[in-house]
Amino acid sequence: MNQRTNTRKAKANETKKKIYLSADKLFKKHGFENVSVDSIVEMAGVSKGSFYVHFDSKSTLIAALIGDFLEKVELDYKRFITSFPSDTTKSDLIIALAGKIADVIAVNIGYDLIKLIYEAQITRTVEKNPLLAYNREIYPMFKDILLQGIQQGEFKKELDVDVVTNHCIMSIRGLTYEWCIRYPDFDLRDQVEKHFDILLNGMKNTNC
Amino acid sequence: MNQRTNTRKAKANETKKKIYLSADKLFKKHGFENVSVDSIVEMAGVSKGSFYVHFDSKSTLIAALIGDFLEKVELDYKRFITSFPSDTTKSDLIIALAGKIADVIAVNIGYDLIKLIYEAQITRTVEKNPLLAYNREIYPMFKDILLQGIQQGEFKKELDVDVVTNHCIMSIRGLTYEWCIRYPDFDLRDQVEKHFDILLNGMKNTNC
DNA sequence: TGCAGTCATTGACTATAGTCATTGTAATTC
DNA sequence: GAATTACAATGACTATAGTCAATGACTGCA
Repeated sequence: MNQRTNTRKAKANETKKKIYLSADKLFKKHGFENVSVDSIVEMAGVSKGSFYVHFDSKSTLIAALIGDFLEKVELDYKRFITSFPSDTTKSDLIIALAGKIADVIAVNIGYDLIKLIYEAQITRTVEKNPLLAYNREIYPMFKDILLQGIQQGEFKKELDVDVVTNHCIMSIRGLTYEWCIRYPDFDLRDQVEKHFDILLNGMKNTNC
Repeated sequence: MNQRTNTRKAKANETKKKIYLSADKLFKKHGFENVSVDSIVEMAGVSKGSFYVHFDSKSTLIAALIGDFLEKVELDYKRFITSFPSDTTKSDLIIALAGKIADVIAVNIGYDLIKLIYEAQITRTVEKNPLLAYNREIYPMFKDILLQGIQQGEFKKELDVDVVTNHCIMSIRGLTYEWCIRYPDFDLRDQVEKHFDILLNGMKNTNC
């Protein structure tokens, strides 16, 4: 428990960091697809076995890198929402938030990274999923607006707020998947806004 | 152009068929994940190079197999729809169709296959995508019902039928992706029905 | 201080997808 | 029918992710 006790763990941590930083450098230089584990460990000056002590797989390392990246990119959605006039309808807020998220995905994060995340997510090579962590942050944003909208009578009072919040998030995720498989022939922001328009207003005629 | 002209192509075709059938047998026996290209060509009695003459990649072969499988599994959705009483609302028909599709996906096709398709789709290892072919068939089903609903005044007349049809399909695809990454903690049919309820009725209060 | 146990590290090894120069034979041209 | 061309087939080869038994340095205890 003294300094000596830490020596080994500190060295191990250093090894992990060396791998992480080398990978970061190489990925930035050549893209995720074009970097092998061998090249990473060579640059880090460690053995291949060491790599697999610190990371379960190449994907896990990539996921860690992406997770850290997302944290930096992540916008302050809360501030974005409160910047709207207080008389803005909750519907407009929902649309604005959804559109903003679509924008961050398509512009700030970008296609290559998002595709990689969605790929990793479905191939289940990752446990600590950076995407779910990312989405966890936007969940309360939607829930908050929806809850207020229900309480103020703008939205139907019989709605289960957790259910609709979930469906909002799933819509964005689903459309982002669609964007990944249709890129570049798919305007994510436009489609998200159209989808939320339907979710908000429905398709049925409302001639009471 | 005579018989002789066909000899080579016929033999080539036979080779392709041998590979295809061996793969089919092996995949059925061991699952898609646990069959190597080497084992396929060994069983087929051809060389590995030959495999890559006939199939661009392992995924392409799997996609071909899945495509053929889907064709067999594919339900007669048209018959399913016409089996409903003529006074059924179009909303109910939409919900029924969406639920039925979810059922076919979850029960008849099954998780392993669907996950494989969604994986292949996003990793872009496949061009002739079996999923899109599959979805192409359900597109006109939705469009037809939606069009009738609009004309009969059940749905809003300002709706662009192609746009909403697309969003219906994308919803199902998006929720299926969600199912893949959450399996088994996700009831696809239930979630699809809930989602379509929102799409049909909206979230806004309709006190005119 | 020396011994025993833990654990990070190693790199040769396996498994497997995909490539490519070479070969032989069917098809076409003259 | 001989010469040329096209193309299916071959299998050794490369690239690369992931494994594992062996090693040895560090820790904590007697």
